[in-house]
Amino acid sequence: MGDTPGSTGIGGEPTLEEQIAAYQREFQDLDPQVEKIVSALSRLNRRMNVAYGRQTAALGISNADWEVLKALVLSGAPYRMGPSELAKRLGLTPAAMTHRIDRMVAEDLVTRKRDETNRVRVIVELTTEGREKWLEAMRLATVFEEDLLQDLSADDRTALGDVLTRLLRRVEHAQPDAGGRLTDLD
Amino acid sequence: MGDTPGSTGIGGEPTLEEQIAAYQREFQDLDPQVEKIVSALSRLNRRMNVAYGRQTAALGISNADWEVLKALVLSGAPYRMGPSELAKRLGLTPAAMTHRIDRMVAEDLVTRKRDETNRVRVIVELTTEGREKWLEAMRLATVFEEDLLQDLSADDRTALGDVLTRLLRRVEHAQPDAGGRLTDLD
DNA sequence: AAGATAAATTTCGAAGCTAAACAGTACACT
DNA sequence: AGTGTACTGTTTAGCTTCGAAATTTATCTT
Repeated sequence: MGDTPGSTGIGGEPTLEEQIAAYQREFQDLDPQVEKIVSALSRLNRRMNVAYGRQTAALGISNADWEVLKALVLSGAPYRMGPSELAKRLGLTPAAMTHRIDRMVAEDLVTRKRDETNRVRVIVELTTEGREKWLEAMRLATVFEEDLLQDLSADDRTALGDVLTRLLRRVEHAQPDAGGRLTDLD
Repeated sequence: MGDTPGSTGIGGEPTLEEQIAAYQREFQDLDPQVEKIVSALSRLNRRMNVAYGRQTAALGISNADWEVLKALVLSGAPYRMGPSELAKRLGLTPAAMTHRIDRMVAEDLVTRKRDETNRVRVIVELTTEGREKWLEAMRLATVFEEDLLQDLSADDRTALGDVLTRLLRRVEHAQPDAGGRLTDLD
């Protein structure tokens, strides 16, 4: 089960090899090869999330903020979305999204205004400051990512990208989309 | 920056290719190859976390519970640890760990007793029910993991495992251990 | 016009965390 | 022995964020 759910492993964390050995002791039918991949994936992602978290924190925004900024930028051009759309996208309730937008408006990352063409709706729009924060975060991230992959040749990279997308397709197919909010950082 | 921090992307999530294209539009100097790897890693991990979360939920335990169970099992043999040790390992304060242990004692996943050889300390010990829950979770996880990797040959698997551990070594070296609790699931 | 439907917000409460103060114990040093 | 110091774990108080349910406002249907 790799690292399976929970754990941050910051203190006296065992090495990957130690951990796999321990799992094998405690759980007989464990494929070490599979476990190695899964555990490495988990650990890698945790370290990446920590790094990203530091970067956004350095920019003075929370991970929650980041999620919203990203969704808005990905929506393209005028960078506008409705709260319920955002809520669905991020996997939380409209109520929670209202609260989150409140905070982000206060931080001047987004604006909120009624949609005059359909006054039931609300338009959340990225501010220039919000967009700037996103850009800064991207700049920091690319540095980190290039650093992370520095040992891999171009061929290694394409190979890795292909394998990962293959796995991704598999898991997305198995688990179409059914939402579940699990405190992800992705 | 891949998905960088936050996001769950459950609703009308763009495909990986769409997302990379969008990022390139919004952020000129982006290496698509790097982005593909990083985004795939992020998405893959999110899906895995969702899957693991469902499994533990099906067993009636929370992700918080899971973290503690895992640490205790990894500690080996008598499955005992002190609260502060656990707190360090999981990256939270001793106070938070006290609360968490309270809950887990109520759920009969662990026991708490004073260490009579050194009455300052407290011993948190896995119950048989706690161990059983861990085993069940492992069983569920191995099924999922084998399913995830079904398209990969044995050679693919060793290659992937090697590349991932290489990346992991890189990031662990760069970011030795400095703790940061970022709501990870690993 | 009257409901039905939908979007967003408000209110209330729960979960989980941290910081700070506190209590109990062990150990070192005189 | 006695005292100071350090450390462990718990308690308390407060904060942040989220969810559920009720509420408001606007639109659509018939």
